[in-house]
Amino acid sequence: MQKINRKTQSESPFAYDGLSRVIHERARLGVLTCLITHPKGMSFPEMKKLCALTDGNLNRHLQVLQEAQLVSLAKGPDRERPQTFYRITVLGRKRYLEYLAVLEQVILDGAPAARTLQEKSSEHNRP
Amino acid sequence: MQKINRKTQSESPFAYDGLSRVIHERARLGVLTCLITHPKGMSFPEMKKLCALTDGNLNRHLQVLQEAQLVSLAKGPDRERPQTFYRITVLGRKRYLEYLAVLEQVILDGAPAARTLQEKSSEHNRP
DNA sequence: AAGTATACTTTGCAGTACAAAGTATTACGT
DNA sequence: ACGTAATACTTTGTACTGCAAAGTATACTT
Repeated sequence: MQKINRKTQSESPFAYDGLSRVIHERARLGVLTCLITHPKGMSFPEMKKLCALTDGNLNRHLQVLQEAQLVSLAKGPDRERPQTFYRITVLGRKRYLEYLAVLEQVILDGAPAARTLQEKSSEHNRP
Repeated sequence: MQKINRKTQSESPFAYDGLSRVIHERARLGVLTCLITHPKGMSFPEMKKLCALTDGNLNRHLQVLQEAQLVSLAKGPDRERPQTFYRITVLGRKRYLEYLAVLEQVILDGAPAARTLQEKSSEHNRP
């Protein structure tokens, strides 16, 4: 009853359960990456354009991200427009970083093998 | 009527629509990465363990990957066991590489900003 | 002041991941 | 040799979730 916990990493190196579903979803990954690169926040229509999402779609994903505390909305007609500004939270940045670390691991695992185009090894059984 | 096509990259840098849904799904990403690193193929139970998936779950994802021509099954009780061997196809490797390229782009986009922990910039409107 | 545009929200559907239960084939014990 | 157990998949049902069409509300124009 010792090593049940972290068997994921040791016994299942391809489980990648660090790929949080909330973040991993394609649209939300785009949204978060967008927000990470714009730490001052971003308006709804702007994100909609940069992420190529429909209104409802973007709204839904922002909801999910808010519920997960990864994004906060700063309702503020600060200067001119009554637009809502969305920003990534501190927690959001933390989670995003953790997620990226796993992504990098995927690439580390996959890229070397993928680039080696040895298509001919047919039916070897494992050593 | 010229630039409708590739507006994704130019106007929507965070769309990442190169993240093929077939591959992007967490479990399948694990499966494919697993198969990429084992070009000689792999048995069902072995993958099940390495990817930490249940029977039905793994089966379902392998189905999807087969239908997308990314994985082929080499039914072969070659030596000892009547196990099925699964292998990534040439197309699979190609698609996987394309996918990885987009993943790398995500990291290139996100990582620099994510690592810069400047949490204090509050309410700047964009310049 | 009425109409139009913009900025979101809500709703309904369709697709999909997931695991529990089912089936078939093989190994094992007596 | 025959029954039992185990292994290797498959099928099925459910619950979730992404998605966009339609809806609502606020501001801006004329």
